[in-house]
Amino acid sequence: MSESPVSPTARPISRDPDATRERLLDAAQTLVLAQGFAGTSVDGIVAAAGLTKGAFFHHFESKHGLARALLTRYAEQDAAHLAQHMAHAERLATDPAQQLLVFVGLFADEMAELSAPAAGCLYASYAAEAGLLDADAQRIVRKALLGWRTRLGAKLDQAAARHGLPDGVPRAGLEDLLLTVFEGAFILSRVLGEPHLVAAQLRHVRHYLALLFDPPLARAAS
Amino acid sequence: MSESPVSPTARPISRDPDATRERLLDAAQTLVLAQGFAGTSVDGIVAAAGLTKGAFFHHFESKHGLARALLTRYAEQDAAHLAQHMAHAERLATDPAQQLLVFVGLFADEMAELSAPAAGCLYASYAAEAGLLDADAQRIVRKALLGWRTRLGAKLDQAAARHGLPDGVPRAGLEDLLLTVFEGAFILSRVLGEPHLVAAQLRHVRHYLALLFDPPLARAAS
Amino acid sequence: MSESPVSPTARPISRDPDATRERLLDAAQTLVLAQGFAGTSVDGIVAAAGLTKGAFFHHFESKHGLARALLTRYAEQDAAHLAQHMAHAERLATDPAQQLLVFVGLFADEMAELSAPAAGCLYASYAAEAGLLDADAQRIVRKALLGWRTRLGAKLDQAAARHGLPDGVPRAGLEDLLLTVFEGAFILSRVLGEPHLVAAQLRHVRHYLALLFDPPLARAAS
Amino acid sequence: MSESPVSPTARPISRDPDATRERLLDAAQTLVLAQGFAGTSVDGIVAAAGLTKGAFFHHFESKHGLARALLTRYAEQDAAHLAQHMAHAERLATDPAQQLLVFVGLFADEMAELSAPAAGCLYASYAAEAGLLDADAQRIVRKALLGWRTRLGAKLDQAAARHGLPDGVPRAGLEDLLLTVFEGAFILSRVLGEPHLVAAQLRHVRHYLALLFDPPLARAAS
DNA sequence: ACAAGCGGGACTACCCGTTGTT
DNA sequence: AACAACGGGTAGTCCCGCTTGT
Repeated sequence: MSESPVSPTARPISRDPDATRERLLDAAQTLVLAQGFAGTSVDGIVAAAGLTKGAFFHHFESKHGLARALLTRYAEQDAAHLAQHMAHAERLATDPAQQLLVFVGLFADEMAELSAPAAGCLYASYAAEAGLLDADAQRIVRKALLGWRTRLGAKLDQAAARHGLPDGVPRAGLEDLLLTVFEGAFILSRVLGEPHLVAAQLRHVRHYLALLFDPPLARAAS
Repeated sequence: MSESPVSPTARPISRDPDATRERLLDAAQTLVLAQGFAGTSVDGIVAAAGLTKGAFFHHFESKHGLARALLTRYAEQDAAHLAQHMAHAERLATDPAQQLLVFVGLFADEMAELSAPAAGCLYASYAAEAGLLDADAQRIVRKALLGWRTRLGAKLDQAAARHGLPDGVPRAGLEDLLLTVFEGAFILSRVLGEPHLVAAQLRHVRHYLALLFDPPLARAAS
Repeated sequence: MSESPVSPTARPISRDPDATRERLLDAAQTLVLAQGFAGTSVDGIVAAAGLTKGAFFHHFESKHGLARALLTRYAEQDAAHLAQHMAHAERLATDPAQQLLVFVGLFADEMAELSAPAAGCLYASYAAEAGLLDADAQRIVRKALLGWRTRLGAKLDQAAARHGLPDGVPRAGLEDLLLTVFEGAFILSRVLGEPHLVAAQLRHVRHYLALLFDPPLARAAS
Repeated sequence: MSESPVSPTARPISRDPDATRERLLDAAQTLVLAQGFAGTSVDGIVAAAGLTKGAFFHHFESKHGLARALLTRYAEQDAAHLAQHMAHAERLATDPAQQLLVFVGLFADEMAELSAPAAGCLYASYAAEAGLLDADAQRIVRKALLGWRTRLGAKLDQAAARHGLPDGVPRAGLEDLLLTVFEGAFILSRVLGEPHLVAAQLRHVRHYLALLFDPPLARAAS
């Protein structure tokens, strides 16, 4: 206390707290997708965002708080993305089975346009370090995955009600298949450096659904 | 750490270097699958293995060296696992398409017996922190994934040569589907806490293959 | 800190600057007595006072400034307390020696009513971290202690002039004894959790003074 | 992980862990007595000890662990100090009351030789920041204070059994008076910069005891 | 082969103080 | 007068890996 510290040369600061927060989240997301959560330092995040640690800990109570905010934002964007494609599919087709095929196709087309492997999925990042994060984070991711299951399950039920499912088709778990393939394909795509791998895998999902609901459909749809 | 230092003449517990190395790898694998690589400390690994850092750095030149050894061992075990199930399938069936279905079924049955979600896959752990690890690690994982592609690709070619594939079936990427679903299903299974999810997803893969090679096959096989 | 930012139009709660300053000092005093000066953060003070740092640095130029203000206010209150009890004693008795005994007795009675150990004394807090604080703080505390010495020394001189002191009685330092016992008893009282310890020790001081000035007095006074 | 950190230039290190630990404790004690616990940084301690933080956290699990070790060592030395003076007094005198006077006198003589104010007492440092430290620390200090009470209480009982106490003498709390005055006098001594203040206050304690047990004794003893 | 003391650096979290705004 | 965003630095903690010793 007896030594008086030199007064810091506080420069003028951006006066848009929401934008600052978003910049921090953007920087964090890029780094976490590339290096994982534990592998990403707060210093790295603030450097990428062009800010300081003071700003970081003003906006997030801790690094875990950032993780929760990151997952929350990602889950919201993801749910909106899902809803958007689903709404689009429901405009393009009337039959539930057809809507499903269009829905998957929209994702496949989106992935087909990538020229580099996608950055990855935060849900997978979470899963890879689940033992490190708290129960709140788990809840956020779990709720997001269940959102896919619910939405697709409802559509599958509609389709099955209209078309029936052939005997012996395992209905159970079918609503999880798209997300499963998405997550797995992201991993293969990144490791192998093949940006089109995701689209190719999604097309198999679509083809499978086509075969299930109406074998002749499959040929026409591809 | 030692506020009450233990007796300085503590003798090493084991004098079997290979066993010590394996214990370290086992402890490391458990922790890395749960927390990721960056989230796992050398201190934590040696504590879990009941050893000290001296032992760790005697067996591995660095934490990177451990990562390479871990991935190498995992890839070897995985390749052996694949080869074992494939050999089993080739004994149980003669037709290549049937062999494929049996092969996938063996994995599904294996996964169906789990009473807790699988610990995860080191390939996914790698992918989640790829930006942190070196090129050697990437090579090991890439080679492992290509091993699946090659092995399944060959079998798919045999099956297609025998049965043909219907027009419009996207042959491309079909050899990656099993691994894709495996990786994705591990993620969903862990996040949702549903141990049987993996088996359910693999059964869809099997069903898809059955539909592709011979629609009537599908009904009998399920 | 604000993951869900509150409405930006939050109005200041109070517009009474003196009251705000007192609230800050009150909060600071409580915390400093419990945790020391270095152990008390500005953030903690403003949180306890229900204010923000902006308010703090409006009223105090720095944390050092707060320390000076805190000690100054405490010393003033303490001097007033001393003067009040001395005036009271001088009304209750006419003989200087009797006045001294009453004076100490008033403090003892005050301390006897505590049901929990006293919060402590800022002079002791200062002494415990003297190496951290600046010369101004030292001057404030020193002046406060010398105030006790001067006031009691004068009264002791009056009493000695009237009654004499027996041979061999060490007059030196006698004026410091009350404050010494006060400070020491606060410490023991807090550590041992015995609220009545302070009063018991002060009664010994009073008894000692009684024995010094007139041994027969002692029996009557207790 | 991809950037390999430069190998640290580890210099040869002292291979006497106990001596290292003592050096850390010595440095810490000096600093804590001067600046308090919260005001003393680990960096400051290791700098004063000529070591690094790696060494610090090898020997102490945390800064709180250091505090416990510091208080424990201090309490042990203090108890030994007490026992030594008591044994000395018991050799020099046979009457319990006389032993008490000698005992206090030995401490007073010790304090009289100081040419600068004593560094202070860790018990007082603890009390000044009690709200910051854990229950273990409180137990250590409490036990130390109770040791004084027990030891002096026993001797006072012996003396009272031999000599009796005059009517109206408050026996309660008498065993705490010496420690009380010690603690309080340290504080005054430091703030006022008067090294002999402690001895002067202790002599009053001795005189008080002499008056209590035998008024004529007091004149002879001084 | 393994244990342990220790160096030096990086991490998260928090500090105090300043600025612009209301 | 009081608030919130933010800068820059330091706090305690833990990290990896080197070295010496057994």
